[in-house]
Amino acid sequence: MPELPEVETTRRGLLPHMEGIRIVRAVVRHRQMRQPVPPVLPDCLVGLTIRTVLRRAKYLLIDCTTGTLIIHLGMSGRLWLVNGGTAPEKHDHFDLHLANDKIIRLRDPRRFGLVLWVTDNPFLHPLLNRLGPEPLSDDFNAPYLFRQTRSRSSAIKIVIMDSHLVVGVGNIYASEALFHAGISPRKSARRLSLARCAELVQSISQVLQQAIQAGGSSIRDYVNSDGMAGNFQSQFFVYGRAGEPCKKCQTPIKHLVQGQRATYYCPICQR
DNA sequence: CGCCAGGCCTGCACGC
DNA sequence: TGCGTGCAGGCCTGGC
Repeated sequence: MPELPEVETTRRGLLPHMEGIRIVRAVVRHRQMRQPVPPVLPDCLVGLTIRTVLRRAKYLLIDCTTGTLIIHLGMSGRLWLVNGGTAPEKHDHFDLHLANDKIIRLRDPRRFGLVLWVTDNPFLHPLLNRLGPEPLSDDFNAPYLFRQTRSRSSAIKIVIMDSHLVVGVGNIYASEALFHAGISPRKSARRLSLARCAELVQSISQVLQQAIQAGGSSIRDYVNSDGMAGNFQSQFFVYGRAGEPCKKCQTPIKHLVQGQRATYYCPICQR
């Protein structure tokens, strides 16, 4: 499911239903995730008040009075709001019951997701403390990308998906951003000029912001916090469009595999 | 049946 | 030697 726009859409949708609300009950139905759900959960959550919900990379940080619940949605996770009393289904592994009679429910068939509880600064957690800058922040800029790519001989598509360089650029938006920047996904990262780094930074930022505005992309099962699908998939220029005409030049879109992931690009518009 | 899927960590091999 | 980099594998289920 989720890349940064989908996680951010989820966060924004959930926030008004969670901010300042007390947790009255929490349920763990399946502990085997990317890491085991820690034994202190769910009991440590009962009675806590949610201060706010933050996002770092694709991690959701539910900031509570005595600690932070960290949730990652992996490949197939979704977190959404259901009314109290709604029965859980097969892959509904985790519930937060709130004092407003809402349930925040995590469903994740593949269980590549994550539920953690930390009582100190969540940004210092080993999974978070070595992450690169947020792609929508000023810290992700052309000089930074230029500097960081000088020693990287691998393909630029692989490099922008490295969360230690920049977070939140997943497989869909990597292809889309490279298309809009006119850069071949196969181009060696170290061979990008500063000017092209600037174009790429701009494209990444723009495509992510547009996807957030459209409520994320739904290509299999993503839904937002209200259970509604996103719309951005209709604005894809290359992702999933192998063989279809390029929306700019009509040349058939090509498909290749990089780092065991599918890449889509236009062989004419991207060099 | 085999293959594919929106993520991301780990461990190994390699070269400077 | 030690570090960064590059790459394969693994975690799971479901749909085609």
